[in-house]
Amino acid sequence: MSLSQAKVGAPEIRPGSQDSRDEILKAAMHLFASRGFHETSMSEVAREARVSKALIFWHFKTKEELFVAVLNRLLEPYFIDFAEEAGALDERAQIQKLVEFYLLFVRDNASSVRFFIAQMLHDQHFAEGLSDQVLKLYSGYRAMLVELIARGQERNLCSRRFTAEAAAGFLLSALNGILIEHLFMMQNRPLDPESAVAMVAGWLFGEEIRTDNAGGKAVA
Amino acid sequence: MSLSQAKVGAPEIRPGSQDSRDEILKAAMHLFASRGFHETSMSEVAREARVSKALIFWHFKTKEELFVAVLNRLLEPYFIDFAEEAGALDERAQIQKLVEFYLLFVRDNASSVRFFIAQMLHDQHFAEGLSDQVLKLYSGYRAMLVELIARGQERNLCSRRFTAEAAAGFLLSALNGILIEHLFMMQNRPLDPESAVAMVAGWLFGEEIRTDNAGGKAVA
DNA sequence: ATGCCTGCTAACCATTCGGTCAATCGTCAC
DNA sequence: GTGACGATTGACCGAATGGTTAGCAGGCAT
Repeated sequence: MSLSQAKVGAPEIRPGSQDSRDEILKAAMHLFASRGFHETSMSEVAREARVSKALIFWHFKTKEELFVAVLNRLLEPYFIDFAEEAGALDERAQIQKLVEFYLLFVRDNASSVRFFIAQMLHDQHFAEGLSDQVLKLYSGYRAMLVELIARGQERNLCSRRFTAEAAAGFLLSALNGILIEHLFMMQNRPLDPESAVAMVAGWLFGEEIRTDNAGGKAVA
Repeated sequence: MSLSQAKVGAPEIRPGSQDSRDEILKAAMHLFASRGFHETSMSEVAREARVSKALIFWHFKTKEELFVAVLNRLLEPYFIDFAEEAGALDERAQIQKLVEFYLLFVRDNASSVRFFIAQMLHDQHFAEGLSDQVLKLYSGYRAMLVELIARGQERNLCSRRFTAEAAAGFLLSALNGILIEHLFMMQNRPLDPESAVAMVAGWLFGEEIRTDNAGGKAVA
């Protein structure tokens, strides 16, 4: 991106191999994510990275290898630990934090989330390895939810209408639904986590939420 | 192609232009939906349809035109009227029917639904026209939900914890979440609408559902 | 100096792509 | 018959693609 010279501010005295490799990755990341694999040519990547096409093939054997490298790079921010950060809270607050975390992450990484979902829906096998990584992440999040809800139910903090597994499954579905709705509507509405968390709380904890009288701020 | 004569089983007395056009569309439908636009070449379509490549360009001016024709064809089954079919039922039963309808449709048209979602996530603009059609369909369904819930709330059949709009939005998100989970897990689980409908009912109508004692059939 | 290895490039290659075109075949009208 | 016309084809085209190769600049050890 950034027309004209990108790094005029950061004087690149010595070329360095890692440097060029990184710029290739950045360019490829941008192009693959915004256009897709087949719609992006190596020449375009070379042009955007301001290197020769041959250099790309010197760093990465094939286009697929570059693609996989890009995928791994895009996946990095997904691996922050969403545990630990809320130890002293009770289950209810922890669940709300977890839900809020999910929504905030989606909001802040919308473009890469969109890219991954589109890619996984498109290429069923999809380099296989990546799909596994994503799935592992997903089921990890689910497991945390299940356990929190189960503990919450033991302490009578959560509704017991469903098993913890069923409740977590439904909750996760709702989150995913909010996610894709956000991906489609993107420019229209900004996805505010507050109302979604309120919905979830109302459902899971059986709370009463007034939306039709004074106090304003309807939950829509 | 096709060794020996191709259609010995179905006697094709006169070739007919509509016939070849249809086979081209069928072949393109299959290839576009399973591989995608850029990954499908006109030669492949020609081979699968057992016609010459030039004939495709006689029927359709460009590859894009063929693609749009395929999209419209794939979209046809989406336009059955999901109104009318449940007139005498009360709001609660109608909502359940509507939810069930959504889930059954998704289950039976999973591959084309997957294709549309992937396509719309991938090509932001996406031929513009199609996106509009899909959006109209979607908001039509949403409007029906909102009105049903509102009427249900008036008659005290539905929980009033949320506004009808908020409830419908959240419900729709849950359905969409179930949808994409189904698209990803596809081969693993078969998406049974029963349990999903039960979850929705529990949430929307405030029902108690026993899952942890006698009566069997856990809702998971 | 002389190799030598890393980083890098211009030019090239084979293949495939979307698309065109002149020519054919079959059928109906006259 | 013969022309007209819709349907159909093989052969072809320029552009673009993923990938290769020969070679060059320059630091660094001998």
